[in-house]
Amino acid sequence: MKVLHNDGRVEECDDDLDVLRHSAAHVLAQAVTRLHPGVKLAIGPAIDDGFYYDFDKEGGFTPEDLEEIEAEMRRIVKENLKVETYALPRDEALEYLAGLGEDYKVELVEGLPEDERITFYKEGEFVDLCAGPHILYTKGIKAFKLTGLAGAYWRGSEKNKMLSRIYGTAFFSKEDLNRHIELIEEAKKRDHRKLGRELELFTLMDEGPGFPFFLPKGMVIRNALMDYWREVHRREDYMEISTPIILSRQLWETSGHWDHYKDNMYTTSIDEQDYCVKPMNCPGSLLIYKRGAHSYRDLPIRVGEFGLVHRHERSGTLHGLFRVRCFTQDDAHLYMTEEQITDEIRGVIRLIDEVYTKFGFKYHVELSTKPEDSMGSDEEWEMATAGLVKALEASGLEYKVNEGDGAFYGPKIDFHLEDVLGRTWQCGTVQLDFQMPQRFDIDYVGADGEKHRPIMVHRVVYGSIERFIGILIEHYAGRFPTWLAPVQVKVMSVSERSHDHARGIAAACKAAGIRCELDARDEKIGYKIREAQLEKVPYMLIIGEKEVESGDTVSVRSRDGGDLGSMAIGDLIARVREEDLDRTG
RNA sequence: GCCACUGUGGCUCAGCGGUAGAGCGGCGGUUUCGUAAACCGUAGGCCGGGGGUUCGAUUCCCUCCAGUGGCUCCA
Repeated sequence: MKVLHNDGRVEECDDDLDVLRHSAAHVLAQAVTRLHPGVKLAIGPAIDDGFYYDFDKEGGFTPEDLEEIEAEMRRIVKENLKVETYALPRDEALEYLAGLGEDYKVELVEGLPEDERITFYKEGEFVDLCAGPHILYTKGIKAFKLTGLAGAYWRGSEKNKMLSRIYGTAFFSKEDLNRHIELIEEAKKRDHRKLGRELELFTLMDEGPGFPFFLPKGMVIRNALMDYWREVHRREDYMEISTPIILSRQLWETSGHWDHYKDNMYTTSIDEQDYCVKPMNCPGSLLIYKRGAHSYRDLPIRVGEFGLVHRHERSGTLHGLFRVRCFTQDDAHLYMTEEQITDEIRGVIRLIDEVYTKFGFKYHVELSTKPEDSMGSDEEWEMATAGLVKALEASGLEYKVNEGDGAFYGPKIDFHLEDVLGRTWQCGTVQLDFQMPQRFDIDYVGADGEKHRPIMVHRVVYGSIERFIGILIEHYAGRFPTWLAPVQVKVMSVSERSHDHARGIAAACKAAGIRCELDARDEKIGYKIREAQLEKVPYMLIIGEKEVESGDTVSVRSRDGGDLGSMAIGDLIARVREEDLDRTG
């Protein structure tokens, strides 16, 4: 493809979707300007899977507007306008934009450094402040589609006016565009909210927005995850505790949550005293630490807890199991000496990696630093952040820095997993905290016989069991491996004559510890198979007259591999048990 | 919370000024069948809640609630 740089230079270069999409954004803005004179333009960049443009339009756009705009865009493409570029001196640029009433563009120019070249791109009657580069002719935008309408704050701040954002996407070919559309359709089928309902894993009700209900089948997955968790954490010398959900407001004042986290906390009163529903588990853990004296010989102490926390999240942010108002953290708090910091954090990073790898997840890591609303001195934050960086580097992990996104009591390493649409969600996190130990005045007795302040690490692996299950549903598209599958084996009889034998087989599976269901309805076997297949049961046992005669063989169909033929019931049981206990399938 | 859109039986959806319909599922029969849907019958809905306009509202308007896509915010 050829691109036009803002100095007028034309360059031949590899196909670049960002340039194409950015040009598509200009065409979008041009179409909007033609159809809706007086609309003010904000910004219109290319993004990961397309582009958008923000407009300030009284009353916003309607879906019908979108169709008209898309049609107008096609016209502009067809007109095959030549794209040109030029620069203007700062004051002329400002005067020009002010003359057009483009207030947002004026603000953008005012924000540019004094010595910056201020460049414009022009196609036909349309001119936009832009650094480029762009394609040379509008005809280059062959395959595009407007995909959505949304509100977006000017400059991303909710203090500013809300603008109307139009999303779209563009590709070099129709085929690529169609593939992209199909991919999104495919992704929708894996949506954990849809599968959660269809597979009867969990439900959300009007009576508790953001407070998920887990159904029996969802609980099986939850329990399997917790069993696995307990197994690896026992191995890593973690203890387990459980702390109350409601604790006095005073405690939250001590911890700093009342000052820094109040807006997210539910409160209640008991016997005229103020209480809070816990949004985090750390204060409870600290109270337990404080119960007794600790020696340096005991450190590090690793204390885990499946803690149900409640946080008030704004209504518009709720999203299936990914963003809820109550969730269970697979939390743990590690108390240690300064010298132990690196090793302890490395151990946690290793553990998180082990668990994510078990599920076949790709993840990326971010280091979140001191937020605006925080407690503790800059020096402490620097020390803590340096401690995390050291552990990250010792672990050889790539990470990006997420400025200002730390917890109010300390910096953190965040582990992000992707959902089916490529949106990423924070799951695991490791936080280094110098504050809580001071606030709760906890100590240990050192080798010198003196009291010392331990360092505290907060960490989660799954993050939130709810969110993790949501990610798992999408990751497996509901086809859970045997060890997580709510129903591992479904026994189905071919006809009336095999009902009784099927009952016996199901009982044998159940006795062997397999999660098994029996389908002995008077239905055709094809119908039962279809249903079991839709329920995504890993193993289906077909029991007909052949099996009745042989007595100890079953006809096995696997969810993913189809008809596996005949097998001794003992072998089938052994196979399923092995996949379950070893968590290999 | 903000912007836009949506809300009809368990699920997926049609109807859009004259007090509701389909398919699947459920239930009752018939069928007894070998690897993704047998047939017949039947029940089930204050059309998200409240208010208004109208002779009359599922349909139009307002408002609240919930959901969806974003923004902001976060496990």
